[in-house]
Amino acid sequence: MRKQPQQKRSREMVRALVDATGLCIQRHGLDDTTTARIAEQAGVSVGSLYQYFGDKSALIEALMDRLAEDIAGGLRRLPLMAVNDLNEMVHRSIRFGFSVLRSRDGLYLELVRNWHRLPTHRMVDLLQQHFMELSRLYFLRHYRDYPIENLEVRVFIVTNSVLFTMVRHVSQGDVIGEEALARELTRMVAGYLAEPPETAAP
Amino acid sequence: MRKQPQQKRSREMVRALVDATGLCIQRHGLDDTTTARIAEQAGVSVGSLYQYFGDKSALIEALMDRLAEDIAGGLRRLPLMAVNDLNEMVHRSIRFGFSVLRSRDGLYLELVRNWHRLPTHRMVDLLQQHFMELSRLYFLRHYRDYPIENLEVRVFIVTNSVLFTMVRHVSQGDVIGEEALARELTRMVAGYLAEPPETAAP
DNA sequence: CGTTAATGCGAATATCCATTCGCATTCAAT
DNA sequence: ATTGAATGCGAATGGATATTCGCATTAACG
Repeated sequence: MRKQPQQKRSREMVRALVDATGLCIQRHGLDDTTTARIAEQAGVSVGSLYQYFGDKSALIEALMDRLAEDIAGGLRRLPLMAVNDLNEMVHRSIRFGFSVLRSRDGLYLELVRNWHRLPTHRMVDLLQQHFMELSRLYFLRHYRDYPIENLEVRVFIVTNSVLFTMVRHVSQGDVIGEEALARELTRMVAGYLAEPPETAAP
Repeated sequence: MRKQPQQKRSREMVRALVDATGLCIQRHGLDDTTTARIAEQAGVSVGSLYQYFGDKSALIEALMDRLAEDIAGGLRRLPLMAVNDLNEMVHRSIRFGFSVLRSRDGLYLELVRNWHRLPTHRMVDLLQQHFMELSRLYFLRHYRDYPIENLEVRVFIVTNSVLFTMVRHVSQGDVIGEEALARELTRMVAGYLAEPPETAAP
């Protein structure tokens, strides 16, 4: 941020600008989200925008940061540790994922469609991190006997598989139905996570 | 295509332009692939480009079409039907996928990084279709006894999972190692595909 | 050859947007 | 109320790039 807003008026403007960025992206798509439009939507002028954000991408990063915190919060709020059945735990996580993706009137969908030219990596990495942590705890508690060996790899695969299958599903006509998809995804993931480390023939 | 090339000279030019488009994307990235650069690379002028391609995106679509045919061809050339072990079959497919992604000096990587603003859907759908067809044949031949119920859903999940896990892996530093990733992906996919339709408790 | 249609050229044009800058307005402290 | 700092403005600027158009060159055919 180029300058710290000191007065109440300007703090509100910064807030309004980030809000407006989200709104514009959601309503007009990332391509048509211009500085002019953002400013107009926020009810301020373009010039003011540049008082507090070095450039347009700084604005978008601010938006992404806010969203990332949102997701992390929601994830933490799910009481997943208490769920004994692995299948059920995975299923709940996946359903949470779908609900996030559909929230905010398509904002997430538009962001996801444009993941590569956004600081999405930050967000994906963050999610991955959270899932990693969560999995570690979960397996420590529920699978004391044979702790999964290559949890890192497995969580990497599972997170990406689920994320992008969901994305593909949502960003095109859902020919399959969310219910079935969630169920089958859960079966694949839970089945894989529960597999013993190596299948070395005796 | 705006006009059909009638003379040999112009047919070669069209070819050269598509080649040049691929080269530019691969060398300079999609963002810096300008009509000027493409024309220069092809050794023709910008004006000539517009003789045969309505606009820049038409050129890129032509490139994508060519690549799609390439992949389809390679896929057909793999003798997967003969492989009895499901695990092995999946593993070979995945390794083929990696090899495609790495081929053409990073062209595919650049395209993949920018999938959303390209007619990539065409390509992904095509791939999915091919895998669907392939799976149907494979399971018909090898699993006569209980044919997989919801093959559509499973193939959808599996294709997307594998594709995008590979993409994520390749488009960032591979902290994991391709070998391990291919092995684990295979385990997840083969395990899931071989699962019986429903796990209704007796 | 000579004529016509096809092809090729690339400087000039058109468009779109991020970013700036000089001036106007509002705030806060005295 | 006065004043200096903070904030706000938005027309003007600049840069990038897709696309066009009038003229030059080349192929095809008699």
